[in-house]
Amino acid sequence: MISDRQSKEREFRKEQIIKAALHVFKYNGIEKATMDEIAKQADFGKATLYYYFSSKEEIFIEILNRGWKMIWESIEPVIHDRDKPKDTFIDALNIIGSLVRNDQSLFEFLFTVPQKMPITLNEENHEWKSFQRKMYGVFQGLLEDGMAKNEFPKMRSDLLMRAIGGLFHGLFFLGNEKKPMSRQTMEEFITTFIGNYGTT
Amino acid sequence: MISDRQSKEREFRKEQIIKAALHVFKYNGIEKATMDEIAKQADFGKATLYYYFSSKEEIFIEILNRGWKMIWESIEPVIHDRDKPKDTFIDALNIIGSLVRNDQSLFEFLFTVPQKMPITLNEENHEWKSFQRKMYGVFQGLLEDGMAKNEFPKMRSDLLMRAIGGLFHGLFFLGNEKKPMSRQTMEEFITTFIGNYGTT
DNA sequence: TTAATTTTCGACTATAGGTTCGAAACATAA
DNA sequence: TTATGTTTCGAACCTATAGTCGAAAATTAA
Repeated sequence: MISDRQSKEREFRKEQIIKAALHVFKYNGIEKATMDEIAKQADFGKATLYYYFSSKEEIFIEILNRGWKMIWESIEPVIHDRDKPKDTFIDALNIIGSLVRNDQSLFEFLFTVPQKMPITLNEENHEWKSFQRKMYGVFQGLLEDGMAKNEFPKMRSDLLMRAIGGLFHGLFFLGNEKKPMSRQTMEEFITTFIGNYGTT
Repeated sequence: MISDRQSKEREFRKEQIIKAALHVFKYNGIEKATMDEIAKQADFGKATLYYYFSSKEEIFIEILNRGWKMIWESIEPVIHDRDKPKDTFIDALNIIGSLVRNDQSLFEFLFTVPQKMPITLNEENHEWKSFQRKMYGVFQGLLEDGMAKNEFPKMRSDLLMRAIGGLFHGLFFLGNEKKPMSRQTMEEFITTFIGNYGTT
């Protein structure tokens, strides 16, 4: 029988393990993110990790699922407003920006790990993949609407997307900057970049 | 005693091994790029690879060194013209573009592998790193000159660089496109993107 | 043809790191 | 306090893969 408290504690311990994994990832890099290291950091025996997760991969997938779900749920409420694509676009980016600000290492994980990983992680039909796809779809749609309304320069939206991706990544992860990216600064960059067409 | 022909053959075999490594990397992905696979592809015994290279890492470093050297030597002749930063910038990008067109898998390797690799590859003081640094330095310098002359929108050049990097990468590597990126198309994208300020 | 040199590779070693086992420690309930 | 269930972990196990060794094959030089 699993009492209510027990299952909460269980959840809590899973949480701890995930945090430890992110910590190790952040300070040692992905290739040194071994089960031994994670166990040490979480202050559990390595075998115990397998009591909570069936494999190393499952830990990573859990992180990705939770993370992308969070991203999606955060932007979902604002993206339906299609009247002013540019504003909507910037709003959504800002939301993500503040999430990133809030937990940089999590998002570095979300955005970079899948690339560095064996294909198994990417293999379609993972929950997180579908959130990621939805998000990119929305952004691309917004860009296209924006171009139609002359709010953005006209070009292939997938490429514009890529460019903005590069910019965004640079903005948040590449700074030797001490202070975190402010909302205003981000808006300025994106706007400069995207052109200042329609809206004032 | 090593005759002239012998040392040429030696060089040739090293070449074959490098080609095999790139082939394996291209079709199996970096994580499956094992010495066994490379050996099979090169049609040598694994042990023989170690007759020509002292380690797996050395093979990769050799590829990076040669590749980045080639990039640098290709753009070096045009970058000294600082009168029209924008034209120079586009010229240089075009040169790299045609190199990429010429050997896509090599450049995918050059541009993506270092990220996916344990730090040892990146560790400063590798020849290729210095070429890479020089190249980025030149590009950033051109962007700054260009901004000063109002040929580009004014923004942090490192970020603009990042954005252009994202665009470039998308242009050449992300296409589900069948036909390779043409010089003209590339110029259009970059120009649209970078703004059409000074020059007509 | 023979000796010296260079090249090749099969079979091995070494090790890192993911995963499993079985038993102990701990908690909970009767 | 005992019985039952839950959590923990030390000590293996297992596999993949980088790297080595020594001897055979091939080539070159005499």
